[in-house]
Amino acid sequence: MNCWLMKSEPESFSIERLEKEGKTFWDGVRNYQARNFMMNDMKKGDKVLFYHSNTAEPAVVGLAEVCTEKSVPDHTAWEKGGKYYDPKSSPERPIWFMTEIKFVEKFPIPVTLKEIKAMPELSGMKLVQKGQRLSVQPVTKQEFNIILSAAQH
DNA sequence: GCCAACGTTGGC
DNA sequence: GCCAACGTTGGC
Repeated sequence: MNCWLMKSEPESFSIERLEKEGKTFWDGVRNYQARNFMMNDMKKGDKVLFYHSNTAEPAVVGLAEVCTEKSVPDHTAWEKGGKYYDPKSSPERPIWFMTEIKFVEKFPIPVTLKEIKAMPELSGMKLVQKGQRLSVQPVTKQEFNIILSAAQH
């Protein structure tokens, strides 16, 4: 079982919305590295730290879980005029893939980026590496557990 | 809103 | 294949 961190701008898709809807396909990823993680490495049952980015208080705000065995083509790439349209992708030869995740829990108290940066044992997280912008990134088991316990003060 | 860091595109 | 220009991400 692997652990991941997925970023979302709360304006565009928040943990509250995931809680309400229960599940969501992680569409709109247009970065090859992030896609490859979803396509090759994410497995059903993997744990996902749900992170709010580009907001007043960036933070890990909850927990989700991968609920598809396999990634599926991201059809939003075929929607002409859509936000995620990519003319290079087609139903015959899809380029972009997505997994589905389901809501597990919303942390009563989010673990803020500030706190994460303050913890030496989390200094290896990709999230805090300078210039790291991956929206889907692997997290070690240890990092995952530290975040979880930090959320349960 | 600013801007550093990064990925992608396209001319050569 | 190089690299400048451009667009995007995301913290602040």
